[in-house]
Order: sequence, then C-alpha cells, then structure tokens
Amino acid sequence: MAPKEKATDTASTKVAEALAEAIHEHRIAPGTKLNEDEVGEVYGVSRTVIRAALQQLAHQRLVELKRNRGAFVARPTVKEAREVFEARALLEPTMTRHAAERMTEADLAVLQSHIDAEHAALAAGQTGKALQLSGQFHVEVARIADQDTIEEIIAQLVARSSLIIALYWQRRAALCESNAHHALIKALANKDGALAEELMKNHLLDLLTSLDLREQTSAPQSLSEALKV
Amino acid sequence: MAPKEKATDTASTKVAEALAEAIHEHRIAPGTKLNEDEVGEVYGVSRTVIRAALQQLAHQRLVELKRNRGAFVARPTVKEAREVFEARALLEPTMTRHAAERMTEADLAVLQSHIDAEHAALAAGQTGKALQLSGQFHVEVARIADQDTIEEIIAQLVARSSLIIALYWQRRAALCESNAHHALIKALANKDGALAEELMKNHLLDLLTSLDLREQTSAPQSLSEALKV
DNA sequence: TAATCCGAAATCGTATACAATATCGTGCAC
DNA sequence: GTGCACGATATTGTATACGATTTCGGATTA
Repeated sequence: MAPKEKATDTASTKVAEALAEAIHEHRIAPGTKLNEDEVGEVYGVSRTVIRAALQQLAHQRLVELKRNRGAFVARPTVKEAREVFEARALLEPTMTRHAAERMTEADLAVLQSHIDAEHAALAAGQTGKALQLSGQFHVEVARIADQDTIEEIIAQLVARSSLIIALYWQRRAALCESNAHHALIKALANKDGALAEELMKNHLLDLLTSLDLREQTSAPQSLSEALKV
Repeated sequence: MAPKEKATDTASTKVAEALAEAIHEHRIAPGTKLNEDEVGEVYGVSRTVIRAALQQLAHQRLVELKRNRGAFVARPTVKEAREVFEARALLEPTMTRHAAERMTEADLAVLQSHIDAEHAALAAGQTGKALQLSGQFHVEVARIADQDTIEEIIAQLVARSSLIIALYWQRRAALCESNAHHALIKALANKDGALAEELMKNHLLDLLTSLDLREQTSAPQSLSEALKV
C-alpha cells in the first residue's frame, strides 16, 4: 500500500527502514547479531551501505553497536522501558493539548485513517503492523502540534516503545487501547485541549502499567528455556 | 585537563567529538560546508571515517547532510530554536525535581566543580568553553536524576542550544546566568525539589527570552553584510 | 549585455581490498 | 576430565578505487 519511492533517500536509509520494520514486527529477535556480510547479501548492497544503516539504527537505539563485535538487535532493559515511558509522559500530553488547539479537518481525517488502518491490520491478524500504526498515531499528534523537534524525539521514543511492548507486553491479544485513541480523537475534534491532554496522560500510564516490568526476561530467560528442552 | 583516551571508541567518534567542539566554540561558522577530503586531511583519516563522523553529527543535528551535495554546519532556524527550548522546558524541570530528591554529596561536588570551571573559563575569556560547561551542568542534573534516556535527549538538546545561543544571543558579554545555576545548586543541596523545579523552569524561560528571535539572520544577513563591503 | 547551454573539474555514493581484532576449536599440560 | 594456551578462521575497522552527480566557468547566441 505504500510503495512510495523516495528518490532523494540514500541506499542506507532504505536498508535501515527495512531492518527497522523487521525489528518492529519482531521478525528478528532482540539480541540477534546482525552480521554485516549476511545483511548485505540479503539486500544486495555492500558492507559500506550496511554499516551506515546500522549506525542510523544505533542512533535510534533499535540496535546496539559493540566495537569490534558487531551490531545486535537492541534488548531494552526494564529500567530503559520505564524511562522511555517517563519521557513520553513528559512530552506527549502537552503536545496533545497543542494539537487540540490547532486541529483541522484534514488532520482529523489523517488520525482517523490511522485508526482505521490499525483496525484493519488487527482484523487481518497483523499485530505487528497494528502496533506500528498505533505508534504512528502518537507521532501524528506531535506533527499536528507543529513541533518538528519534539515530533522527532517522540518518533524515536515510539519506535523504542514498540520494541519494549513486543518484549514486555502482558495481554498481547488485547491491544484494545485503540479505545483510548478513539476517545482522544473525539477530544481533539472538539478542540478540548484540557481533556485531550488528560486522556493522553492516562493513556500513557495505562500503557506502562500494562507492561510486565519485573526483572527477568533478558539472558536468564532464554537460558532456562534452553534448559527445558 | 581532559586528555582521557577512550580506547573503546572508534576513530569516527573521536573525529565527531573534535568537530562538535569546533562547531560549539564557533570556530566553524553555521552554514559552512564540510568537505570530506578536506576534513579527512585535517584529522589524517580516510573519507570512510569522516563520513561516519558526519553521520553521527547529523543525528545530533549539528550538521545537515544533503544528498550528493555534502555536509554543512547546521544553521538552526528561529522555529527550531523555540522548539528546542520548548522541549527542554518540558523535560528539565521534572528532572531537576527528581535530582533534588536523589542528591548526594558527591553529586553536589560535581555540580559545583562545573560552576567553578565555568567561572574560570569566563575569567580566561574562553566564552565558548564556558558556554559548553554551562550546558554540561544541565546534562549533569539529568544524570543525577538517574534517567539515562532523558539525559541523552537533554544532552542533544543542550548541544543544539549551544549552537542556537551562539547564533541568537543578544547580550553575549553577560552570560551571567551562572547566578541561576548557583541558586539551583542551593535548592538541590537542600533537597528542595519544588523550588529546584521552579528555578529550572524560570532559568530556561530566561534563556529563551534572552535570545533575539526575530526572523532574519540566516541567509539575508550574510548577504547584506557582503553588500556593505 | 544577459541568458543559456555545454563540458571539465570537483565532490559525493558505493564497492572492493587490506589490516586489526575477536571468536572458536584443538591440543597440551596437569 | 578439566582448564588453559594458541593458532586458524571469521568478522569488523579502515583505506583506496571507481562510478554517479553536482558544480562552475567559458563559449555561444539572441
């Protein structure tokens, strides 16, 4: 549905986007090593391009670069998870209020289309895509607020959140939070800034509390799993 | 005073830091083109390394990468300036409150040493260095709050702020804001979170209002200056 | 004179080649 | 049998080479 060719983009950006999508859709597990030759083979480009792409992803914290050891898909810690949502809690409510004050019909349509696409993806069983669209909703709010700088920060935090949710989500099947987005749209459409701000604040709190943030998961988990077999 | 060799760092990071310092100290004017061959010559490394360094700086928004045209020292717009300080205003006051609640004697000493170094730099006429240290103070507060993620975001915003201040500062000679930092330290030492938060909020507001953010400066300015000659 | 159209030179984007470092299996000592 | 040293292999870090794109100056023309 989105085969738009950005001719102005460099090859490394395309590879970075493809890898980011794979990571978000959880098709590459956190902790996986991304061998430069291997990835280069997949996308049919040289290591030069791959290295640039990996550096971009490292800046987004989707992969971790270890000197002389290579790139690994990021494995966010519990502390990092809390911090990411704390940062979002500080930025997004205010953005939502600003957005409410600037909403146009066009903006409303864009937000609604995000929700619709998310529902469609969910119905088709593409939870990964639904998650990504759900995140895009938040970025869109910052765009409507006309705050490029904060929008970019939020985009990065949302990307990290996707990874975190994929790792720590408790009731995966649910993803029922689109209710929250629906209520938000209504408040935004009514230009009720105060309500929209409050709804976003609660929405982010809900997201955080729906995560299972007890210390464990990372290395120990895979070890015990391996022992079970 | 800080010739610490980080052996774990890659060559491109060292180049990036060196370039960042030069940009912050205003030794390279905004808008200047950074020719890859030229920069490589200066630091005695190949274009491969330079390109990686420039990509890092681009992510920090200290340089702008234009496809097939090269890298240019960033020239923050007025809108960007406002947005950067808006973002800081959303993040830093809360960080300051958290920091107040966690302050230790060691943290206090570090903050004080920053102030002292800043005064020393000012006395020596190194306004660039003073500005950088003044910014580091803010990053340190986030570190004390033990919020790695937000600390990193603030570090980037502070770096961009340095560039913005260098561009739009009205009463350059003053830089008297160290008073604000001094008051902040006192509040932090007393673990008075509410006061510290308020002080930081006002400090950031002061900074923003002390900038000359009328539309102009960028291209037109240099043009008219050229015409005068 | 001013505008436009080439074409050479400069510069960037990508691929390949070589050097430095880490990884991992093998053999040795205990 | 276990632990450690060491060398072959694999992988990353950096330099160089080549092709693609842009830039800029001069010639041409209205």
